[in-house]
Amino acid sequence: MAASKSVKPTESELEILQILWGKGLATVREVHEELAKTKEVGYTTTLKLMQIMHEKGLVKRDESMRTHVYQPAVNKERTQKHLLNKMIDSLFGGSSTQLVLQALGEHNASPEELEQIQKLLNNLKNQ
Amino acid sequence: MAASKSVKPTESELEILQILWGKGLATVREVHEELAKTKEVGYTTTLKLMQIMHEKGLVKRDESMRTHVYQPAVNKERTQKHLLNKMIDSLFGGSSTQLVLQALGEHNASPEELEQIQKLLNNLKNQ
DNA sequence: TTGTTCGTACGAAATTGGTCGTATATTCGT
DNA sequence: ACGAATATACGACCAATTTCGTACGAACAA
Repeated sequence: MAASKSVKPTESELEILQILWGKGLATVREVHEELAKTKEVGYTTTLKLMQIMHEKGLVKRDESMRTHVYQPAVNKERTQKHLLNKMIDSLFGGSSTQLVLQALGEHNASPEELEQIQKLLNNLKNQ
Repeated sequence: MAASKSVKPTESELEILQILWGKGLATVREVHEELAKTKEVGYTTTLKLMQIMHEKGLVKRDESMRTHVYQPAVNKERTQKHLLNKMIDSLFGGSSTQLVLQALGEHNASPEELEQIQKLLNNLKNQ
């Protein structure tokens, strides 16, 4: 319930959600193993984080087995959209265009990606 | 010094920077007045925040008068870029294209803005 | 000149996010 | 059956952020 509304995962929670969005289902150990690849962190830290995320409604879990199985409870696109909008408001004065220009100018996208953007752009123009 | 390197303003600091970027120069009171329009906050809170930002090198100030005059010490575009990159990494798996698609799909840009993006896109294609 | 207003400085509480140690239960190999 | 490995729960702690009260000096108005 409350969850999908004002979702504001923290930095660490986002890392975990990323993994969960990728795997669909995962145990704490699996998530932890994944996290540990890029980060120095204790197992119980990961566990605690995921327990908190569960309280917050960011993830669901199946407790029927000794080893609980977790899955994301918030939609990836919705969460991205939400945080993106926050950033547009707080950092780009509400102008998504400004953000797009910055993003495109900086990172270099492949020709295929540019084509993808072009398509969307065409749609928007003819609408 | 250290400032312009790894700038990571907090949420509140960003709000203040926004105002400062807009005004160029401002006293604590001016900033506070502006903040108070959208937020319930005490004057000394704003003051303290700006003092801390000064320590961190996020803002400069002219102390020659009793009422200090502040100005941003970090570049707006650089800061935007920095935070944007962080978001791209943590939320869009490093793909700026994904972010662009989300941003464009959501907010509706004006024809002029779309044209602006188109121009940039053309540049990128021919490069 | 004297009290009210306005400014800075500073310390300290409250919050939040992240970290882990430790307790305790379950499972598994031998 | 028993010790090692593995799981969850939970409390404590630390650091960073945010909040504000209080002190105190300067400016100003009557």
